[in-house]
Amino acid sequence: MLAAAEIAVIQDTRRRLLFAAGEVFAERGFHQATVREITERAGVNVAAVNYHFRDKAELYRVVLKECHCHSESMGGPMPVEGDTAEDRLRCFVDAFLHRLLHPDRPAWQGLLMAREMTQPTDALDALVEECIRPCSRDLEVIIHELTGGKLSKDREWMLAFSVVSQCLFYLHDRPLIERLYPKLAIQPPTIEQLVEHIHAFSLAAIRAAQ
Amino acid sequence: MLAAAEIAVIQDTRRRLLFAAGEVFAERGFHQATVREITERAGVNVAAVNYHFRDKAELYRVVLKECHCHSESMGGPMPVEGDTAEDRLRCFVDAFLHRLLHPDRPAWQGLLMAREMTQPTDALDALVEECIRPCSRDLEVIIHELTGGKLSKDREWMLAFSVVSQCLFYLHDRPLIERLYPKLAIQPPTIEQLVEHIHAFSLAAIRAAQ
DNA sequence: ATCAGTTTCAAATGCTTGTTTGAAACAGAA
DNA sequence: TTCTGTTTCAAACAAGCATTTGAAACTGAT
Repeated sequence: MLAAAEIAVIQDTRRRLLFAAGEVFAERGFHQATVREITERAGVNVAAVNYHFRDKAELYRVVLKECHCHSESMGGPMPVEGDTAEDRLRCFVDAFLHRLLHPDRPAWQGLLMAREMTQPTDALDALVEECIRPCSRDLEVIIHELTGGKLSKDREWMLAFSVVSQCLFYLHDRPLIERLYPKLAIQPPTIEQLVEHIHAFSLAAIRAAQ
Repeated sequence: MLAAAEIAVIQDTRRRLLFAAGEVFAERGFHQATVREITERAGVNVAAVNYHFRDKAELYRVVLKECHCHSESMGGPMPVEGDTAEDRLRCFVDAFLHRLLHPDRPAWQGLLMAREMTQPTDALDALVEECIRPCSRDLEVIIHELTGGKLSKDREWMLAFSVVSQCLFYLHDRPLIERLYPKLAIQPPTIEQLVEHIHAFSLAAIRAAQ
């Protein structure tokens, strides 16, 4: 029987590998990342990758899964049954942006997601089905209510895309933002400010939709 | 003295290299792209890359430059001096979306841009200053007029971001869209439909901004 | 026909990569 | 201690890569 502390020691190199791998995969992407850089940064031997995980690909899969599980635990206030559609829209934007940009979330997790978006791997399919589609359904319901169900499905999708795209912009296009307005690189708007803006912007637009 | 046709023949392998390189770089990214695949697809010898260009990196630089120049020549109707701010906003969205999604534009050009967004190279800085910032200024002026100049610069930026982000979404997050709504992968909305939607959505939101 | 310059090519070179290996270090049990 | 299973490690391996090379093919001019 092993004490928790001893298990932690035993699995120390495994944990260090996972953390280092997250950083390096995010910085360089899967193919440009080398197991040598990962193991050096983790302070372990190269062979540790093949011992604790089967190979580089398996290491990546585990990193991505950890990333996803970790992001589940954060987010803004959950919507309540009795809330109005307006409030639930705000909750949605709030939760989504917190998921994407929360400072407690290691920066490399957002980068990994962005990479999956331009160079999709098999992991993206799983991510969409398990995590993104449920979120998407929530938003569809909200928009359906806000528009009184008078619009076609296609138009509802486009409204949903307009909401989501504003959030994703601050995750995916940060390099663009920082080059256009260097000031924002130093003093970025708070997540609360972004939520407030995107909620107001989208609500006005959805209300006007017909 | 050489006839134009003869020059074309002489530089044939160079042109074929550039075209094949554009495709392969976009499909695989710079590092995953191999000189061998590029030269095979172009039907020329491996050494041609080092003869016509110094190396793989120089080939990439030239491809990116060609891509940028080519995209300048297309776009929707230019705004006219006397147009209202509303019309100029539509022109902006139209021109921007055409630039990003025009079917005549080889698909790999959009992909290359998306790649620059998640893995910026030096080329991105040049691109922002030469092409994106001027466009951005146009939009700022339009928004300034639409809001009567009553908002802070920061709020004007956020409104501009909300407009631009909706356009970029269809360029950057296509893998997401196609997985969420497979129907849209087969029968995507026309650019005109997107312009109509984004213009209406944004205009209503900007008008409501205060 | 000969020549000089340009362009192509097959083969080889040297480097980096992911992965394997076999020995060594370590831990707990008998 | 001795034994057994686990974990680490330095070194080596095999494959893939960009790049080089030197000869061959081709071009237009002399």
